[in-house]
Amino acid sequence: MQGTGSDDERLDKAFLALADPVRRSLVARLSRSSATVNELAAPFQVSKQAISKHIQVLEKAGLITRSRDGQRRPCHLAPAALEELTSWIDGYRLAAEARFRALDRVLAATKSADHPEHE
Amino acid sequence: MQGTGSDDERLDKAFLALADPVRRSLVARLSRSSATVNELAAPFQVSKQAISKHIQVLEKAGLITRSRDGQRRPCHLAPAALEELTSWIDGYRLAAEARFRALDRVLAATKSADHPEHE
DNA sequence: TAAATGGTCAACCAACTGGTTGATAAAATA
DNA sequence: TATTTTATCAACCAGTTGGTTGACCATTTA
Repeated sequence: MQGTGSDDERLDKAFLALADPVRRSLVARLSRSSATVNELAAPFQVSKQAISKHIQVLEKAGLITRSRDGQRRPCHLAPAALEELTSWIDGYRLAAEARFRALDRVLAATKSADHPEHE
Repeated sequence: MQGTGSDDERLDKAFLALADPVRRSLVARLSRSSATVNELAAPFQVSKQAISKHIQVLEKAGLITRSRDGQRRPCHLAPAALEELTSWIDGYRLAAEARFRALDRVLAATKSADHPEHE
């Protein structure tokens, strides 16, 4: 349900893409509206080439798509790719939380056996 | 509500920690139960030292915690840290999706003005 | 056509990553 | 005490990352 490469490769690229404050800022900006490279580069101190590289990292990770508008190459956020990441994380987070809740219940049961509250 | 460092630094470390298939496997394994370094290293071909390094990356990212049990140092998943990541992603994902839905409504309205279905 | 604008390519560099091996610390066990 | 088990530290290496500058392509505009 996505571009080329194994699941692992896509997750590698996507998580790596988000492991940089500049690229996270680009994602945040693009969540408000699509934008060109120049527009995206404006708020940053680094060169336009550096932003162009960041954009390529995001694109290869599938987190953004690009279109053509004359000489401009607008960038658009790809929410489905973000959703893949939260799904991956949540699968394991929810499993761990369920396990901890089960442990809490056992501890509570043990404690109420030591110090019964009724009976 | 978390260890040292700015939000950016913590997100950097956490996303970078997940941008590696070995470390994601460790997270998956730890979502089932806590485990020691030896237990975590067993399924992999790489050296125990390499796994120890991966564990340190996860720990510095706040994704796992460690305890003492004699000479063992069991690792435990930290679901709250995972939740921080999904929250970050979902904030921007949901904003973008809402924007796209709004655009869809506009397009639908335009189309029904061109080709009115009733009246 | 000439010039300006939007964006990328290529080469280079310092810093970091993930892996290795060997030595070592620290706790359990003989 | 001597040995084994668990885990980490230190040094090193090849490959990658994020940044730079300068040249270049492609499109719009004068």
